[in-house]
Amino acid sequence: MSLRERKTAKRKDEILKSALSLLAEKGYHGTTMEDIASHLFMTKGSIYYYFKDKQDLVYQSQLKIMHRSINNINEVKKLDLPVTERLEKIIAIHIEYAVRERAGFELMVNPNEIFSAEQLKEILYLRDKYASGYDDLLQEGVDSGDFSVDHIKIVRNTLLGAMNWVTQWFSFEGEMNEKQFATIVAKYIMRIVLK
Amino acid sequence: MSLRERKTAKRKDEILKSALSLLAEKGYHGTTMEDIASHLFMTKGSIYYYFKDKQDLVYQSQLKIMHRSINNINEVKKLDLPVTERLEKIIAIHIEYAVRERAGFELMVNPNEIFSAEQLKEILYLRDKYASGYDDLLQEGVDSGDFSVDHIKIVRNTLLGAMNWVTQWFSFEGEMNEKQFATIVAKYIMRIVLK
Amino acid sequence: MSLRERKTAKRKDEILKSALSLLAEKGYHGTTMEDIASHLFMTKGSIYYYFKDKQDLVYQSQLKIMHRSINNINEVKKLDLPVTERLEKIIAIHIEYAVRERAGFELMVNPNEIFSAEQLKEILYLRDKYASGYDDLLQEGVDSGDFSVDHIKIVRNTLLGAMNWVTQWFSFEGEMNEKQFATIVAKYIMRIVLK
Amino acid sequence: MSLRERKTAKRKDEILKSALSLLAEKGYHGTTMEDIASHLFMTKGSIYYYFKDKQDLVYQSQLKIMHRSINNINEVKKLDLPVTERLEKIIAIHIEYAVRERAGFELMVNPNEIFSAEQLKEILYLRDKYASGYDDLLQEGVDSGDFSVDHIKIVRNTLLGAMNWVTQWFSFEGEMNEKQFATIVAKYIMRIVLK
DNA sequence: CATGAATGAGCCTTCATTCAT
DNA sequence: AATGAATGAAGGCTCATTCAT
Repeated sequence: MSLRERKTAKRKDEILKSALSLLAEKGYHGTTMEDIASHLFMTKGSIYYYFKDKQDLVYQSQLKIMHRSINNINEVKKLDLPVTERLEKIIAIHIEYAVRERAGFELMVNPNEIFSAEQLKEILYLRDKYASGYDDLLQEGVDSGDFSVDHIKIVRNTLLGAMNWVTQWFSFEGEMNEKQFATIVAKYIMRIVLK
Repeated sequence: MSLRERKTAKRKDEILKSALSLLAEKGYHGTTMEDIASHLFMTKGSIYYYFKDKQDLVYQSQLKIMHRSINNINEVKKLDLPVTERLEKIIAIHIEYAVRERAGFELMVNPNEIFSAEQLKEILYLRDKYASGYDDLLQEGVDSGDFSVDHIKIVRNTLLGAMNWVTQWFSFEGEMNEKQFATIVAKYIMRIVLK
Repeated sequence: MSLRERKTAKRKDEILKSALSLLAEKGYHGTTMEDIASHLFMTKGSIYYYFKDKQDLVYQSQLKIMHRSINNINEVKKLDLPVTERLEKIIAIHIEYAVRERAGFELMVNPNEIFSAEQLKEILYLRDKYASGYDDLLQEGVDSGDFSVDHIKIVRNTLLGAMNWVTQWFSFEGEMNEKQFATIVAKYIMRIVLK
Repeated sequence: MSLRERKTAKRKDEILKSALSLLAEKGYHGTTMEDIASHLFMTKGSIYYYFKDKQDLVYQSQLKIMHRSINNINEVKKLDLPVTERLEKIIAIHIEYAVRERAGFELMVNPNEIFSAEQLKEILYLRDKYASGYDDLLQEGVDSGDFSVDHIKIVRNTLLGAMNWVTQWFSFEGEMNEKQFATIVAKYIMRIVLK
């Protein structure tokens, strides 16, 4: 990658990060291109040098977040730890990330209305991939006798709900930092699956 | 109340119900007055006969849902049942209601951006009232030795997250009806607090 | 005229009077049917029993005012007084009426945009009739040697401007009543024509 | 000021000028943003690049006209001429300007309904400043024995009425140009104050 | 006669998007 | 690469008007 290309890639990433936080805060329709641009001291027009349109920008911001999440879960799955600890770890990471980046993972309610069919397919594929990371861990825990779960998908979604929702109520004002917070919440969420 | 008045009240209620479901699905900015109207085979203009503006409509729809929720929790709290059963019951009711009405309870991300100061005050007051209904039950369970909870507020929000999120993933296609579904999810969520 | 007819006529007149004052204050586009109705504790719909539409209502309100004005000037013209006194009298009457009824005589700027061709024709005809009342007096004064006026139409319009404008600045707060006020202003305006 | 900035300023001024003429003709409510835009072969949306909203546009157009008027009167007041000539001159300038720009000076009936409190304050302040320019000249003329005026404010408003009203009836069709017209009308208006 | 309710056209405003420079 | 300027589509809201009761 040339210097120029690297510079462009870096700029793109900055935009995505900024967009992510704004999107989480105000939703798709509530976030304007102007918002995203001015947040980075750019002009609206410049954004279009990096992204085809708003849909594209939001799509890529989703991809970014999901790839990172999938990476996270894959990393953790590989660790040589009891399944209980691995699940708790990934839950804590998810929460910490959500809170720090202020990015509601799937807060983009009803992606059907936003994305093109093709984009939607990829998004749903990645969501599923991420979700099945949890499913695998849950199944493993059930098999090992550590977890008591009869409805893997229901439980997985319940876990994700409890995790994703934190962006709605976590406040930095408290005496806790994000890491401590994530650890505590993860502990409670784990109870859902533990025997 | 005269016949006319009752009819008007009913119409208002229909609009609120329709709005609620659309708002939960597409968010504040994603839901247009046109959407709400055409969903009821009305015209945009008619809505303004019943509500001052969009803000007012959304505000009242929030009030409606929150009053009903607060009623629900108060009813259940009065029941002569062990605290464990009472909490589980209210969780199940919340979920069933959320799923049936397709209304995300607090899905209005960042109400600060939507409501007036005065409206916001009332909304937050009611939110708090509903939340403290859970807090009371949690405290009671802790005192009675049934629950093991060290961070009441964190746990309460975690519960609410798991509950509210169901609107994002529950699908009627499954073989379960809403009641069965709610019962199952409530059981899992209860594990967060049980000793 | 039957009792019913007289009642209807009276109601029509009340509406016209109320409309006149609102129109003078807020202009054609600034005055809504709702304004006019609620000012009389009626509902919008009722107005349509008495008038075909807003245009008609405003048209008739203009006719009313202009007929009355033309009557006034004709009455005064007939009086057995020197032309100077007759002109001063009609000017004072115009001003007093304008101020009391809060009706800007021709404040309906650009009637072309409001009225139909036919209505416009009548309006302009009456305006002209009223104006030529002044022209006659001016000519008479010139002939009698009382007035010194070389441009009758220009002077007539200048007079009317000074008169009509009073609705913009007369305030009841002052220590004068409308009659005294009209008398004083008329005196000054008369200087425009006096030798 | 850069070229760009000058261009922008010029564009803004064009819009103001166009708006002024339309507002004088059709009033605030009767003039649409579409009107103003299409008059300049622009689109509605473009106007919003230069002005925050309609209120802002109209407010600035008023400021423009009033600042210019106040400048005019101040210039004339400084001239080394008898007070009679100075007053006649400013009246003629006012009329000529009103007619040429087709801008009714204070034709914005009831500004209270249009402007914000803050805007209103400034507008009224400037109105007053302009008016007191006339008051000063009137007082000076009284003191010098040239004018015969017992009610300065009433006379000032009467003068302004006669002047402002010209936009309602001056027609280019005549054989006179604006300058000649203004001179003649000013002469007649002067009679109001002359001894 | 009066009114509650509904409608649709029109206006103000926002915003994603484009494009010349 | 960046930006100032312009555009057009869409959304919120108002209001004249209609009509069944």
